[in-house]
Amino acid sequence: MTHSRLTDDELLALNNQLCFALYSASHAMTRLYRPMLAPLGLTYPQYMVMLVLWEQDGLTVNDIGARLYLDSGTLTPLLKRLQAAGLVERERDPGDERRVLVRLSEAGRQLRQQAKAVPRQMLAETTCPPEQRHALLTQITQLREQLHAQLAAQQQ
Amino acid sequence: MTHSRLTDDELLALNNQLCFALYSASHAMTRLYRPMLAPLGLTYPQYMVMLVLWEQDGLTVNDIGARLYLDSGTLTPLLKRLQAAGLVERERDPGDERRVLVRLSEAGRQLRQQAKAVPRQMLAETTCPPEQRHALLTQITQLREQLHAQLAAQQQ
DNA sequence: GCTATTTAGATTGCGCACAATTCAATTTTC
DNA sequence: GAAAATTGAATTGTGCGCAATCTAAATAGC
Repeated sequence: MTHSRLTDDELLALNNQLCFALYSASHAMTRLYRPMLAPLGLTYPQYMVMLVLWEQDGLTVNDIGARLYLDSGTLTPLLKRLQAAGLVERERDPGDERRVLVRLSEAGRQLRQQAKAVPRQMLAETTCPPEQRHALLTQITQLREQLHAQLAAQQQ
Repeated sequence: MTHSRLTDDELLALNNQLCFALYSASHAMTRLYRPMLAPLGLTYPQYMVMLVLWEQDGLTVNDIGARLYLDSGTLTPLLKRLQAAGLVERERDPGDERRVLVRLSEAGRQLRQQAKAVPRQMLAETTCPPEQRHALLTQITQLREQLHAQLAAQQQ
């Protein structure tokens, strides 16, 4: 394997593609989370929304979407399921009736205590050393920002 | 930001989580692919299946699933859509009637010529230097293998 | 103040993911 | 060689993602 220029044929190989690496690693991650989140009654995307609300409560649907890069078509039904599970409450902003404020219920706030164990449990399951893990986190985050910049440029 | 031990509270922050970095980067990638694949009439998962078949034709559903880490519940309807689009043919293996062999149609084979331009176009859109891109590919692939090993260990 | 535009969510429709189940074909075991 | 176990796809049901459209509310322009 080399760093040098690859031919178009080589670039077409699945395992030379960064996108497939991200795709397959991301799905493997959520599969590993599944049994850990099941006791909390959460799917991985629902867990992400809870993470956002635990960091800052009382956000609008748009606010949550901005942090997770998701739109209302995804979030509205997901939030309704979280509401049905008794973890969040949703109500129109009295000051601007177009907005819907999403707030943690008492049960939603309390779930945080259980959830706090999850990330460390994940760390224990992946033997990745802390520095490498941190470097990877930084690089992938940087790549994501690049991709979003490119996507934003495409819109205009 | 430090490499040292983080508290449980810090670990719970969205942007300290490798999983969210992978998740959001992966989705950003497929969004960037979307307008490139639309002229080929493919979604990103369909493109992945075509990549597999362009590497090796005449695989079973399971073979494709093993390469992409997907199961028949995902692949069967996806393959039916590729068949409806005239890109693949599906037929039972005469030697073992439980298996379904998936083969490229002539149109499916020819689509490869158009698809060959896609990876390089992607490279052009992300300004990531080749060595860094390759290092990232290697590390993420390694992480994926680790996660799959962990998942396999959980099964037994 | 009245229309025109913009904005925030919700809805609809389609395409993945994946667990769980079903069914048929094959292989194993005795 | 017949019953039991295994294997490979397909099916069913639930939950994302996201484009496109719709509705209602807020704001801008005149």
